[in-house]
Amino acid sequence: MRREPSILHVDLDAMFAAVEQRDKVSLRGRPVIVGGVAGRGVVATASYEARAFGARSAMPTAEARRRCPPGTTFLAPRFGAYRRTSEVFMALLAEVSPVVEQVSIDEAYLDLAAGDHDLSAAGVTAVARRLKAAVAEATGGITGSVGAASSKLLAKIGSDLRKPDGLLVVAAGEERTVLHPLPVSRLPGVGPTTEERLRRAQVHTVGQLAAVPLPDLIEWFGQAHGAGLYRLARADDDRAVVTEREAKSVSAEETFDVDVADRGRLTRELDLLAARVGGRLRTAGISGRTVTVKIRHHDFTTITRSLTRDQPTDDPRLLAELARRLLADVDTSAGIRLLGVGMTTLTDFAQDDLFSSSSPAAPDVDAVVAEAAEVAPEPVEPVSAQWRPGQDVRHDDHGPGWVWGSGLGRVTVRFEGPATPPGPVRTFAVDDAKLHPAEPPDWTVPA
DNA sequence: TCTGGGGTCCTAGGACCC
DNA sequence: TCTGGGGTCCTAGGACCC
Repeated sequence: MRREPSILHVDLDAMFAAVEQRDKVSLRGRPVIVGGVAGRGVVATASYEARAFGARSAMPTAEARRRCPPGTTFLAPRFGAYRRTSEVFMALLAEVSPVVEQVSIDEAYLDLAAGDHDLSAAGVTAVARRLKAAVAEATGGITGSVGAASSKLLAKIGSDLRKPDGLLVVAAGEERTVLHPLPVSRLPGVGPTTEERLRRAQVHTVGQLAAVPLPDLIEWFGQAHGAGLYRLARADDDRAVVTEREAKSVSAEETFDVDVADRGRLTRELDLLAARVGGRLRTAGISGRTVTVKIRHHDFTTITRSLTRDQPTDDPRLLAELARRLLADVDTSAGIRLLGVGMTTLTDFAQDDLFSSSSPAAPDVDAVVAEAAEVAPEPVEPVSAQWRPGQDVRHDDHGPGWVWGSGLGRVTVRFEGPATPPGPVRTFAVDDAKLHPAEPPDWTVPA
């Protein structure tokens, strides 16, 4: 924790609704809901006028319609407009400090210690006031709330406590005075589940949380979350303001208006989702190794199925093929409400390079596949095959597949057959671009 | 008309390796 | 042929955030 309140948290107030009210005079001063307006939509942002009637973010739009009076305006989001406003906002922040951490489209941390600023409480207050005025001016009247403190935790809580259009500077040394009276739900990381578990232990405020022994918290919440709560309750937070973070996953999903059971339709949706993910991977210049399919059933139970390749890809067609295979193992006959495709284990080089001319000569993959199918004790159909050069293949290699010989690389073949459970991977070692069969394959897949 | 879409981080078990 | 511990990777699920 620092000795000065040099971390700022800035958050635009009900940004989506505020942009709509800015752009349409007739909406000003009136309840506005922005979010999904179709059957299964939820509220993204409720204007403060709508919040007065109980509308909240993440609430089903249907529920918000019930709560809000006639005359409430329900709008689908205009992300382009929000993005433009966000860019103006972020540009202003960059003028205040070179170290800006954008958290979302409407929220950021600033490290004032990285700029040339008076870091006294009075000095930081002056900076924050000027910033708020500049934001309102540059965005056409969108207001923001600012918290300043010696840590991210208190800066964030400070802006929360004073919104909308507020400012709170927490002087160094005052952190726990501000923090301890608050309900535990104000802490980042305390959602409904954690709040309920704490309530059962008669822990309601952050001050009460600070009195719980560390071993208890770890027992209740696990090592990471438990230790995290222990520290946050003490205002012990030294997280740095970081400007860049690498993406860890890219995904796309869709909730259908009505549950979908039709396999043809699902396959087409899957292809579209894969195309979106692949397109975004390519735009970002990254590839991934792990493909995940997400399915939400009619009762909201959600499952994922994933597979990890040895080589990364950003190819939408391959992505779609792998996703189809994963979906094939899921029973969707009762209809599903959501379908999603994701890519993780991301790397920032293109997979094509791995197969370039510097690699050993590729074997005749078709011949390898044919030979493997030949020795199978039952009719099988190769689904895919991949040549992977430079793999260190050894005789004692074992695992879900098997390997023959040793050599320059492997050909991995995926088969499907009547007696073979779908998807087993068979690996063939290749020496001098030739298959080296050593012993008959065992087609039994371990239970 | 119950519950979006994009993410992050964590846990736990099993396989595998040394 | 009996026993083992640590580390990594993979898979699946869950809590949480904006």
